[in-house]
Amino acid sequence: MNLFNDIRDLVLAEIDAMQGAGELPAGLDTAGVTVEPPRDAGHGDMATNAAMVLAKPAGLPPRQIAEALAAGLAADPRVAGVEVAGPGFLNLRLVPGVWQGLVGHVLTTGTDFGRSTLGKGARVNVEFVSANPTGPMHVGHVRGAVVGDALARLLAFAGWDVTREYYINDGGAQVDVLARSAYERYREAHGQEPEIREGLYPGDYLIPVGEAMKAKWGDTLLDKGEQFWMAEVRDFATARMMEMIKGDLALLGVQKDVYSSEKALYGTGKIEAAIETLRGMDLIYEGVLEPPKGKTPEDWEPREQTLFRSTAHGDDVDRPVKKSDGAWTYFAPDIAYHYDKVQRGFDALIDVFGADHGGYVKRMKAAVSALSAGRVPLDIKLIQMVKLMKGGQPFKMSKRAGTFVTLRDVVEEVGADVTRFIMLTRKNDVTLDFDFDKVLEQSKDNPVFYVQYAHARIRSVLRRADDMGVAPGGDAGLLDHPAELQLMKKLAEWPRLVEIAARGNEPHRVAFYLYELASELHGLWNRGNDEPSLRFVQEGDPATMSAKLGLAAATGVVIRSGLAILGVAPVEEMR
RNA sequence: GCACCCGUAGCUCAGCUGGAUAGAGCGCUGCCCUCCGAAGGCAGAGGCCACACGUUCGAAUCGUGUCGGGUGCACCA
Repeated sequence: MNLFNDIRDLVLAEIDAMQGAGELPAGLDTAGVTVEPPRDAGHGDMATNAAMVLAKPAGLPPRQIAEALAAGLAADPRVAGVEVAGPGFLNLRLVPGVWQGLVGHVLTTGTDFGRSTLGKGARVNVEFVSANPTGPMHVGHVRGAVVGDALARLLAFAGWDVTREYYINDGGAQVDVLARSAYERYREAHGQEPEIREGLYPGDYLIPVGEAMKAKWGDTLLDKGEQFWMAEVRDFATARMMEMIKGDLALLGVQKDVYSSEKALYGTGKIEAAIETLRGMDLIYEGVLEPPKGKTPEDWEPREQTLFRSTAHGDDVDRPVKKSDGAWTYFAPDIAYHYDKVQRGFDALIDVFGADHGGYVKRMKAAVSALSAGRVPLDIKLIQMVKLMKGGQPFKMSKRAGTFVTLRDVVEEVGADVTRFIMLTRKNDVTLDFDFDKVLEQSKDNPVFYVQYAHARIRSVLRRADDMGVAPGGDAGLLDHPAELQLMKKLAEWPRLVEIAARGNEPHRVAFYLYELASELHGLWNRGNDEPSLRFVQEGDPATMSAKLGLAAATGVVIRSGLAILGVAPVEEMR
């Protein structure tokens, strides 16, 4: 139930009627007609631009159309008043019953209020995190994990069929390095001195892997050449790292539906098949790239390589899919992987990447565009850096200084709920300050606290009402104070907000909405100080009190619904 | 040199498919607890939406260019 869509339907019906009556020409495009909350509350409850959008194609002055529309709209029982303003806006005021009716609707629908069919069940694949399986997740991964997960929850709520996917980068040289590092820990487990040479992974987290290797292989791998154990140890260590990563993600409350392995693409002909498909489109050729302008690498020399003609799909230069020695570049399995996703029948793909991968966006989109014949859109969300702070001062994380911050460190320090909420208080393409002190601060400066506090207040008053034997859900028609109606109007925006956020793949909007909603609740709450009639608890008037509790409960429902999308648990009381 | 992202109040940031007098928090000033949690609320001051041109009834929003800041730029993932 989206009231804004309902009223838009009303406006469109009125336009139809005017066309039928010959007051407007037939065949007008009404796609641009919007109904939205006006920026200024003094302009009423909803505003539509219909008259201005139609003016030009209809060949009529906007105010004339507006006047005619206004007359028709005013006849609807939901409409309390219509006025033409400015260049041709129509400002609508709705009867209180519309808003009051919403309260009961929220209470009966529960946290499904706001659920949308916008996605029409289309299948969307959200790939996120996809860190190398060479160690625990660190803070740099947290934001991508949270944004990807919240985005998946948002799209599911808005009617998409969502698959959350993790692409395991286990096909490159870094997993060989992992195997060598683990092997040294294996030697260490046998009492030998490990040689953690430059370039190996020094982390302690590999010590238990070495122990496990000892338990599995005994001493049979000792003093053997790399070629003897590499393949097995690599698989073993990679599997252990993935277990660790899954554990880390679980700490954050992130679940994946599908894990896809890069390594599994090799030797199965999948890469070859994807490249051959492109070759069939004349998008693969042998050629020599120009050196990059401005900053030519010192060891640059012209080489003939196998190239993907990504420029045919919007990229700036063509991209190599094979190295000069004939091996695939990392891009080739990436193409095959995305081809695989297309073939699995997804209607849309979303990749959540770190901002340092900005250079791959165009080539990846080019590949998907080519391989799906333009059918499957690929949206790539680039996640900007998180700046770690403590008491207002930035601090650097560094492996050498021992201030290497892992995902686990962060979650254990501030909790998964706080971490998740804070990570969603910025657009994905803006850097985010994460201050370990501020995120735990209990003040309105801290959005997590502020929203949770609003929820706790609601629960608190409902508990108290329960003790008094009054249940929420009475006749909302008893609530006609402007301050109460204002809160209802905010609740009415929730379904609309969900659709806007889902359309743009922008989960952060949910966090901002919740802050605004909490602000309305706190505002109404405090007005009870000056005006006792606005308090939720009304001694001796159970009917009114029940109605007020209904409004409070409905607000709580929407807060919980929003928090669920963010993956944050609501609190029942502050402590 | 090229590509992508960012530039909005002193600070940190929202701002939808172009819409009316551009919003919030912090900080600053002044108010509000015999009253459901003041861990909160109300009010005030604070703006050339980086700059220029263009598109149009209308631009913070779209386009082009300039200036700042960040990131990435064959045979690493």
